[in-house]
Amino acid sequence: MIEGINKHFENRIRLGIMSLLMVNQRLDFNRMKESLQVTDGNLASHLNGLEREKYIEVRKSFIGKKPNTSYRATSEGVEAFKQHLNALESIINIKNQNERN
Amino acid sequence: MIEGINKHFENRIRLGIMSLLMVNQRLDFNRMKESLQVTDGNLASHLNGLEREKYIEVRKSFIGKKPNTSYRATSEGVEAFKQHLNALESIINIKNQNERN
DNA sequence: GTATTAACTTTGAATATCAAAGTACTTTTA
DNA sequence: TAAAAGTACTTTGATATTCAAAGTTAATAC
Repeated sequence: MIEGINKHFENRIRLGIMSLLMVNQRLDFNRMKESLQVTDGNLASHLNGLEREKYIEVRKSFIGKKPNTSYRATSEGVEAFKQHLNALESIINIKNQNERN
Repeated sequence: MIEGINKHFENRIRLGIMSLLMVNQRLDFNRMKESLQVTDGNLASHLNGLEREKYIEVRKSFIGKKPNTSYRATSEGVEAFKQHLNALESIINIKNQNERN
């Protein structure tokens, strides 16, 4: 019933990060911070957690003269996240099935 | 993006409890324990948490001579959970949209 | 040379999570 | 009738998670 749930994606901010990285193949720190409405410290630590699991990768570069740190999901991360979403999807389907009665 | 997520449902065991109570309008302690594969202490504490939020209700009775404690989702709980699932659903949709490209 | 931007790290407190053990009460079994 | 088992917890304690706030480093803009 709940075996497919990946504990690294349970947290809403992590869920948000991964979702953003499904839609944008690459996204930078500040855009994420805006989208998710979190403090930079909090965001950084969740990004760290996902990097530790090799679900995301970091790239540091410059845009013009400004430093820019951007992130993308690894293929491992994409797979793991899809599995997680499938698990959630099947939970939702249980609900919808019930609704038809 | 992640505003609809209800923190009381983030945990996988809580997610499981609520899902079970969407499908079964009433379910007892031991069946839940089996379905979710958790220790009784752990289950009891999550049930407590959901009860504290008034998302579920408890009924104590006897089946034959055995004590039986069963649970059902309150309408408040059903509503809150549906909202949560909608939030998850929209995250999943983002992914699926992306998949078409 | 002060302020600002970017992207953190560190700190520390609060909360969450979980297994294991303990409890209370009853019933079943030998 | 004594021991074992079932039901449904509560308590304990250790560990993990989460978060905001403050501090840091290094560059750039004013």
